[in-house]
Amino acid sequence: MKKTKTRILLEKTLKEAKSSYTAFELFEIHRKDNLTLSTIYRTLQTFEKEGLVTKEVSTFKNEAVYYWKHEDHHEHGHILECVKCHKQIILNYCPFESVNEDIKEKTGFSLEDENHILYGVCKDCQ
Amino acid sequence: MKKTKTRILLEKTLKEAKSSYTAFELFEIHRKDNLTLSTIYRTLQTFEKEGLVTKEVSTFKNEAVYYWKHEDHHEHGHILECVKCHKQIILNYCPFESVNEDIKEKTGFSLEDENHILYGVCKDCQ
DNA sequence: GTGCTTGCAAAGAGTTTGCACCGTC
DNA sequence: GACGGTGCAAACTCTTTGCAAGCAC
Repeated sequence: MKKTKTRILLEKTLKEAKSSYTAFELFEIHRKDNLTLSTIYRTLQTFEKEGLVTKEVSTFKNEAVYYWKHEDHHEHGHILECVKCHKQIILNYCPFESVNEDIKEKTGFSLEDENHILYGVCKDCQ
Repeated sequence: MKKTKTRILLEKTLKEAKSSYTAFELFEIHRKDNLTLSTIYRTLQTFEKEGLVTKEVSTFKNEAVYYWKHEDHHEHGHILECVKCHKQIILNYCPFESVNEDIKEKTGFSLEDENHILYGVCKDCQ
């Protein structure tokens, strides 16, 4: 994979992110760098294919959000989204192990380790 | 809420569904009944506001799916979606109780009982 | 009859694509 | 220099909206 300006910038932003971003948010963050929205989408797709980022679609925002997969601490990262303020936070561990076994036993369905947005109410909105 | 043709038909279809439907799928199912897509969207919104249906957005299909909330058996229904064949099945119970407590303790975030699509691989695709 | 519901067409948001040009390796 | 990445504009998909006509209560 070639090291281009767009890829270097987006990789840095996503790696340092505490939360997930939409394509448009990345566009705004990098407005000064003159990135194009379509290139951002294409870069995110490339990252996704390479297994570097995870894409999820929020039910409430109705658009895709992207976040970097850090090999070290949250390899099974999940997103928590507050249904009131729509703030998203990345969960650093996988709480699903027990759920996974339970579902597998009852339905034959085995859960993936990613691609789950969990909706709820954050501590600031309660 | 007035009993109109669209509402009666969609309620019946959703109540009898074994899986969730997109607005367009409902449109096709009722092609013979001459329902309009925009009316279907409006009806689904109304049902959602009344707490009768749940709307979720699939990360893979990138569109909204809707399913009826049955008070009796699956009041905390969730959807399982196969990442290979994209078939969706409705889970009749909530596997999240333990996860919920765990997350609340660690992040202060309390999960909702609905609006979760869980992605994995169904037994036919394994 | 009143007010909510519908149908149609148009607009809107998010995302993808075609093509010529440009940069990386 | 070759090949893949980019910019721009246009197209595409899903969803929402405005407005006039229709239907339930």
